[in-house]
Amino acid sequence: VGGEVVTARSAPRGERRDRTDAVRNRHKLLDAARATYAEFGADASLKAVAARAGLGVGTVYRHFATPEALIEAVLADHFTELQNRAEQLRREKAPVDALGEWLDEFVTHLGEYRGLARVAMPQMQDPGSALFASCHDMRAAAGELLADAQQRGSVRGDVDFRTVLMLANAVALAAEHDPGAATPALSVLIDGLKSR
Amino acid sequence: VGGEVVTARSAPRGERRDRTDAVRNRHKLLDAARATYAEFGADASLKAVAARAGLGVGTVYRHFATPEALIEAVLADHFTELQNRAEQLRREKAPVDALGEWLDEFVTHLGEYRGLARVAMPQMQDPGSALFASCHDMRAAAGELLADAQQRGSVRGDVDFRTVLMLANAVALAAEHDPGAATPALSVLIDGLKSR
DNA sequence: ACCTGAACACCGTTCAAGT
DNA sequence: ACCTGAACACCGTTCAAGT
Repeated sequence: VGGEVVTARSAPRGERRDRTDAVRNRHKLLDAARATYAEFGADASLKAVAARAGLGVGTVYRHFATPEALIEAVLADHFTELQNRAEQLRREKAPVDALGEWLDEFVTHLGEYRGLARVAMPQMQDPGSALFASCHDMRAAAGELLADAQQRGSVRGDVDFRTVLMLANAVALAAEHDPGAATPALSVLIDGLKSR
Repeated sequence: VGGEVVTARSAPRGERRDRTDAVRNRHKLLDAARATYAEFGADASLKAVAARAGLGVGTVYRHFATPEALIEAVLADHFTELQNRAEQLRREKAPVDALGEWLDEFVTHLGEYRGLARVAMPQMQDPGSALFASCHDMRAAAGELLADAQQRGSVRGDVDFRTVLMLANAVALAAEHDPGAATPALSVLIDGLKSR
């Protein structure tokens, strides 16, 4: 990263222009991605995103080497927001209620674009993926909600957050084909977490 | 169907040969499909199935107009077996245990081929699909396990079988990326179903 | 240094020609 | 009547040429 700074400092006009263009294009691409996902679903082609952004396909591939990388970049904002929500809910509500409410919002976020839950799931479960790394802080923050509830004895101690998140992810995916199913499914999930 | 019988009866040698060849090919294709799914996953192309069967692509499309139709045909046997298992478990076990055991087996069946749960899910949830119709009897038989448990008061009365099956489907899908997660997830699911 | 888009390799599907 | 496979339309990705 240090090298880049030096390059920018000592660069001639044209090169500098390129760098700010590149930054601008990155934003253009993210906006275009959101619009394209909204219209065609999260499995839209990078070609479609390029067309929407008014840029060449090559430019998309330069900034986001794979469709997954673009998904990850778009989801980063959502993960930050969900992390904040977890911290906020921890202050405001009793642990079990906070966890239940957070899971509900998590499912809602994964439902923003058609196909998003489907596309995100494999990466969400793969510790080696960029997306997995990208949601680390969110996972940690929400994981504390579970830990709190378990310490209080209101949630059974033999489940880990990985399982909980995976089930929520699965509910989001099922809700994609049947939106009305999310609420009853989450109700069963949260009841299953509670101690007896 | 009556017309077909007449055709077969009054048909010349060549035509009859064609009909028995067609039946033979259908079986060849189903065998090839199972082998191809086992090797490449349930989202294998019809081209790959044709190659494995030693038949032209067109023949596959003649027998199974879409990839979904082929999946449906392959799953039909599984659905029959799962229906029988539901009836058997109903005789042998207490309602909640029977339901739990059946869900476990359902998840196992959907895990037979990589990608099977993913491919089957949308159709499983679409009442208009051929696959949905094809698993009607299975759904009815397993639905009685739930009804029994609810009548006994051991399972909460406010969930319908659609939600239960959807969750099991979701667990199967999640298990695809993380096989070890199926058991703890099912444990949470079944606990969530129980009355308190 | 960055961007473009034609070119490439590949996919699923169709349908004219053959048996 | 059924089967074949070349032909078609389309996809995601790369990379030589341009600015």
